[in-house]
Amino acid sequence: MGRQPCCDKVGLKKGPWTAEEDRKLINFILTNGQCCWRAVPKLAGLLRCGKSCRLRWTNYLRPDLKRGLLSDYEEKMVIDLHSQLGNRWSKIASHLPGRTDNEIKNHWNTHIKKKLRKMGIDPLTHKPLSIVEQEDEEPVKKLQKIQMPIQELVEKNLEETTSYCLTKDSNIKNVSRLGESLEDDQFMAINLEYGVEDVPLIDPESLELICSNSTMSSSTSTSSNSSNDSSFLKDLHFPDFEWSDYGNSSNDNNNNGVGNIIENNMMSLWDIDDFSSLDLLLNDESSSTLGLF
DNA sequence: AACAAATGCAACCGCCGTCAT
DNA sequence: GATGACGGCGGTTGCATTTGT
Repeated sequence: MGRQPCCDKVGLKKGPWTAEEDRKLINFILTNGQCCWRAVPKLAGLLRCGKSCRLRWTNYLRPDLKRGLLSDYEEKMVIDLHSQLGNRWSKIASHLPGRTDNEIKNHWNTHIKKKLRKMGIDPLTHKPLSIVEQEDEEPVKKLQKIQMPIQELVEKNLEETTSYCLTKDSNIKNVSRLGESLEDDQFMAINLEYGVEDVPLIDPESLELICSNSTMSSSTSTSSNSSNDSSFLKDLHFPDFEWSDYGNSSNDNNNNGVGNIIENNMMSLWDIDDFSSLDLLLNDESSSTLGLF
């Protein structure tokens, strides 16, 4: 005899969440905290399965979430972590406060993959595409063949984008915009030597990725639904919570992004149990900031 | 202006390890 | 120990929006 099923799957609602459902779920979590997801739908008066509630909360409603596009700094961290961890989105997300695995996964699939390909980097292996194509060759031959393409890549991207190459320090690292040549022949040998699992984690603070303002920023400056949606919660003006302006494209290029905030330890995240401010708002029916509720 | 294609993202699906029964 | 739900995860889908023709 095992546990009880999490929910009857009959009559459950699917699809996009409504503001009313969100309000019910938030109210419930505020009152009861995150406990047994199985019980949440019934107690909160929702026709959803517990799993759906958990996903909605963790991916969208949690007050400590950042909304909006990833900053350049975050994007660079994602790339670097992905080179070490692969598609372990939750692990990657754990290095980026306020970001969810789903969000990072989506961003990777829709933005970063394309950028890397444009730059001649294989997003799966983080190696130059020419290496991937010749994966079955002997390492020494690969080394001989890869140096020239990377040099060309560096020159090509010098003026317009961040360039990455393989180094002895990690799987992925920038190539200086000054176009300095690859420092030695070891970069490739090391990369071949390490598997994804073996490469030690790099301290994010030690990242030396250099990014130009053009390519990276332009692609992250597109306004989107998410930025509109983010205003849904952002507009609530939680008194104790400092909403970072990551979704504001106008700030992406002026060093007000998350990188600086993280580096300056200014990030103001809510403790998951500290909902007093949100609770106040939710219980204040007259609050004009709750128009969407 | 109308339509088609491409894009972005929230949500779902199914798998797996853990743990309650 | 066996069973089966829970919680977490990564892959995929569906649909609204944006862009191109």
